[in-house]
Amino acid sequence: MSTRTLITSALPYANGPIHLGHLAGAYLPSDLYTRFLRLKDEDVLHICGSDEHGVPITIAAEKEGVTPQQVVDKFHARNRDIFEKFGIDFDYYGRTSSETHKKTSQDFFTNLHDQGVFNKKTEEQLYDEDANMFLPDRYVKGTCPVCGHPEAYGDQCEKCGSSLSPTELIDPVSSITGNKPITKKTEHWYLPLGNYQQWLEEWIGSRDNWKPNVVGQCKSWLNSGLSDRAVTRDLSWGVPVPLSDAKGKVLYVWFDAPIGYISATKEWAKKKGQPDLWKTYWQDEDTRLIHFIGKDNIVFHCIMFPAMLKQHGKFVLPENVPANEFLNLEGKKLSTSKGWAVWLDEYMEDFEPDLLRYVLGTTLPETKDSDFSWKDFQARINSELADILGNFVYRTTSFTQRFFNGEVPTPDNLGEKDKEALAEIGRQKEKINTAYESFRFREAIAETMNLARIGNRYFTETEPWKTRKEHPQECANTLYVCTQICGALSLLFQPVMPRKMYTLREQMGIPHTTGWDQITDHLVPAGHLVEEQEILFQKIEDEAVEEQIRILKDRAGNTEEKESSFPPLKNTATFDDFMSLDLRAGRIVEATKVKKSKKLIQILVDLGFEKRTILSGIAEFYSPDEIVGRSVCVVANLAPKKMMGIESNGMILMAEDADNKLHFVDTDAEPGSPVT
RNA sequence: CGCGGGGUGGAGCAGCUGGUAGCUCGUCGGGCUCAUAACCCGAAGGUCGUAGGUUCGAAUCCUACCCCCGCCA
Repeated sequence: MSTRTLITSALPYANGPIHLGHLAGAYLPSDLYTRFLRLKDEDVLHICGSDEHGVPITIAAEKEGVTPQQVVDKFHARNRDIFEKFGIDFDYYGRTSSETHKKTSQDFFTNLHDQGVFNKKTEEQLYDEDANMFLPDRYVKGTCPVCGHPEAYGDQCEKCGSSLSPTELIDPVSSITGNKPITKKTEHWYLPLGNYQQWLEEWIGSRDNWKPNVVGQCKSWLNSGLSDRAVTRDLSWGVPVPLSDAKGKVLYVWFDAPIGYISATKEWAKKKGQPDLWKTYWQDEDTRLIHFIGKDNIVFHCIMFPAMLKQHGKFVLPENVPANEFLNLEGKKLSTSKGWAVWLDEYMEDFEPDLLRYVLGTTLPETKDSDFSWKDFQARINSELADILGNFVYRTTSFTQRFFNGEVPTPDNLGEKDKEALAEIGRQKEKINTAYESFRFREAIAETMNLARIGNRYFTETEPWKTRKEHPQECANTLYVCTQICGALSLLFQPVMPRKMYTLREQMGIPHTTGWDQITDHLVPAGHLVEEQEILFQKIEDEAVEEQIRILKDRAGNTEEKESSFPPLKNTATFDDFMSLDLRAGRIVEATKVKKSKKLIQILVDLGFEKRTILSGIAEFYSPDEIVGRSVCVVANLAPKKMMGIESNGMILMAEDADNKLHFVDTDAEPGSPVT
């Protein structure tokens, strides 16, 4: 009863590189599942590709002074390559700017249009005359008509949460040019989702094994009622609407993007030389269609796309949509614009893919948001991969090397513990199987690692280093059993760490074509030669992860706006400590830039009773001219200090904000007045 | 009343179709020496956010409240 499975991974948007959040949300789970099914020798096709339409791409293109096509070309190639390097096993990585996709999505639109499902409506929309375009909701800002928040977006006010339409905004402004947009009439085609409400409720209600978070989200959408959604836009970049009265209009991205799964499958089939093969995967009822996505995509994959497929009539509907929640990084949410992310290409410069695959796999946000931290990364590599798994394999194989000449010993007269340990292979295999089939990958990985723990306990309990002398057969039995466990691990961990397990199988002489069914308690025959081992997992030093954290924080610090990151308070100072400082009001009478210094300004301060020279490191923020005449507070009894050859006699008090920008501490007291 | 997620031993989590609170890491004590200072055993540590309710019995169901976190992946 072999089944056929079509797996799709969310199409990454082609205006940026892939980071850990993407991986944890969709690509690692889809890949684990794909590899698991392949290991079971099932018919499985894994499809992905670039989502290349939409306004953000046109804007990015404009900013960089290139065409949208150039933007997407760059990221399409980059992301495709990095996925491959990381070992994400797509059968085909398509793109929505391809000819196939254009035709496929236009055909899809035409099909629905011919069935008369769309409503055509004329509406007033905001138009930016300078940019020469209608403004998407998100690109209009203005004052919220409900709460008066001045920074509300065209679709929603983030302050009060009201759902808005751009024309409701008071004093709307185009985010693209900053202009005040005009209103202009335009026509669009709408998909009346409300017509599918009842069917969707029944269909979703009848789904088995959907994750609670996914069902919950769908229900909340359904409860609030589905309304018409425009499927066309006034834009130049996208799939042209295939109608004579739709000049200058393109399909809205959420309409064409999921069709990208279909067009990519078509291209895969064509490349394979069987152009009709895509139909088997999309139109044969025996196919299980599984969409792997992040939670932000649930509405498209569980409501809109199924409605489209259902209406079209010829396609299978998703069997499951195991959407993940989000991954945080070091306790904070990922933000590409703030630089708070770990990009995959960056990661790959320093570490192997399998390490991240394992760590991320054990932390997948399957039921709720989860956190990735470098410290945790290190801990899991060191204490699980190296100490539990790697060390178990190593102690087994090196023992075999040393005392059995590398030959797997022949078992005989197995004892209770031996049999019990062998039985665990089958038990764990079954647990792992169930977990994978239920999309509980974290559990699958934990149970796999547990087999290595079982192996370690068994090894220690049977004490082969002792039995070697008095009871050689018992010792042989132990090593035989341990070898079987290692062999099973090399396959059970295959979906998670394909490269490492490949190496392990090489070392153990297990054929790479070995499948799930051949994972038994006698996988590695007695007499089999085990090669000289190298350590499978090196530990990661503190410095290596500290370096990563530093990189991350540095980058975030550079791009981040003032995140309320106040420095911690210093140690308590006594009253006397404080009184030992002599603070005075002063006025700047002269200021000149110190030559060759980036930061220093030489300042002559009037303290009433005298004028003195003070050097201040503020040149990055103030020019000498603009500070002359300013009132300042001065530390007047500070020991003199020479900098850049000039003696400074005190300090000007400055407040440093989160952006490291300095501000004067003002006073309107007469120069010389003590500050206490 | 915007939407969604969550509050379980020091940390990270599981359990949540109700029946004596589990896992990994960390800590402490012990064992072992084949092994990547590793592995194995044991112990300490939790009024399961708060207050009510349903029930013979609730971390698990209901109600109210408090607090965190997301809402261009």
